[in-house]
Amino acid sequence: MHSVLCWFSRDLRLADHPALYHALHSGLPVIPVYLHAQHEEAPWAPGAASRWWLHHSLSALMHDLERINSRLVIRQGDSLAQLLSLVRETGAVQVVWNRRYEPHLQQRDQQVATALQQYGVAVHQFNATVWFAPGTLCKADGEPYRVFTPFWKRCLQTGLARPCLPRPASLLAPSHWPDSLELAALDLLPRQPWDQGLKASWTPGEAGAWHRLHDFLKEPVKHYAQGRDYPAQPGTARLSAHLHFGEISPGQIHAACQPLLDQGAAHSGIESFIRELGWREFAHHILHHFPRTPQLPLYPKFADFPWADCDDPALTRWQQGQTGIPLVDAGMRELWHTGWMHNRVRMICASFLTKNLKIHWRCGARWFWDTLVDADLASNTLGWQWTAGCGADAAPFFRVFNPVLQGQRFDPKGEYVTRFVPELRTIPLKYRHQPWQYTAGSSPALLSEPALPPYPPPMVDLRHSREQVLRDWKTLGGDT
DNA sequence: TTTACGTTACT
DNA sequence: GTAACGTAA
Repeated sequence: MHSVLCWFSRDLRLADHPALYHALHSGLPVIPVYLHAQHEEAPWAPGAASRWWLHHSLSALMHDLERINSRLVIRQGDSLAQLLSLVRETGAVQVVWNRRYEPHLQQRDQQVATALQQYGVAVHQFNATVWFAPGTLCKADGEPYRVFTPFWKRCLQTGLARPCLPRPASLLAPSHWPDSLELAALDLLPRQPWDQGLKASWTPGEAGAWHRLHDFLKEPVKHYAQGRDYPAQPGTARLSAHLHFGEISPGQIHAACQPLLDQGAAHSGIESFIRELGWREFAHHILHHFPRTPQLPLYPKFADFPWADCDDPALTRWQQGQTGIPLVDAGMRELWHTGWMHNRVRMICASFLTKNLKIHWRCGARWFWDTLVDADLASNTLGWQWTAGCGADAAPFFRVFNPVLQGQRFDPKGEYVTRFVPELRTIPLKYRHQPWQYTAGSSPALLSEPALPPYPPPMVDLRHSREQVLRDWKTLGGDT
């Protein structure tokens, strides 16, 4: 019997899902499919934290599909081989999916589409992930934007409002369901129970995404322009992982914000918030036009910068949150325990690794890739190159964040650092972001409570390492 | 989406 | 002594 395969990947939702909507309106039975093909995603297959999220998001999707008279068929192996096999098993005449924009997956999808069409199956691909399909916005001279602000102006001019497709009330089921793996067979969950902190922090899935968004729009959005800078506060939406897995779309978020946008200046926080989604958009745009940036600097002159490699033992101390710099350690421990880090703290931790420790930004990007629940190739690459100074950044200066000043400014009560670095509780507030100033001249017994491990001294001198890297920077050539 | 330093003004 | 500001990097 004829049917349509709807291939899910990073669009794990039912509402505003163009491929599913298309399948539904074909009038044919719809077979939702998830294909697990980690080897095709290499070298950027999901890390451990991402796999945890993926498991729970798939679980939520399966549940949601069951409520509309459907199922999720799970398979593992080469995507094309699995799709062809499913086509033969089900008599499907169409395969539909929403595009992924990672360069190596776009290639794969193109090959899959071509092979399916040669086999006589119709293929339809859609955009469900970003406002503008990467590659569609260019400067007047035809070159891609490399600076965020003009790119974002162009996006705003072109328009962000999108009609959101409805959630299907029910799907037409096939007369026979093809075999499916159990979700557990994908082996996405950790074997060691290190996911307590993740469980306590997140609710993967479409419902969880909307819950987050509504909580955010109730109050924090009003103060977002400033509130987003204070990592101790719930000032951000924390939607990054939900967006990465496609549990909610930028268009849906924009539509949910429309009433606030219409109110204008009273809710200026909303514009800053939408602008942050613009950075996500920009990241996809940059990755599309510069597909080698996960590995190479956007501006080639940085290829020779004397960064240390990932075998540097200092990398381990940074990963473990044992650098002796409170704000950096708090961030790295927040990442390890919750699978997420506040964006300002990401910039500070990344600056510390690439500037003060002079370790290659790729080592940091890889660690974030393995530990973030929101690990996204486009956003992660852009963020790391931006902080390392070799990527898309309009600032005409070499930026070195000072984690002491940043702490005093954005965590003035030390709430964030003591939350994740409890050893600092006994340090007076005045020294909480620079405990080495306090310990100097005082007895070691005052350093920490007996029950807590000792807090290490700073692994580098902030001032000296800053001056050193600024000297290195000066030796780089002038243009791009 | 920054920092550090010099100048100035004021205590 | 130090806060506030302008400016270079």
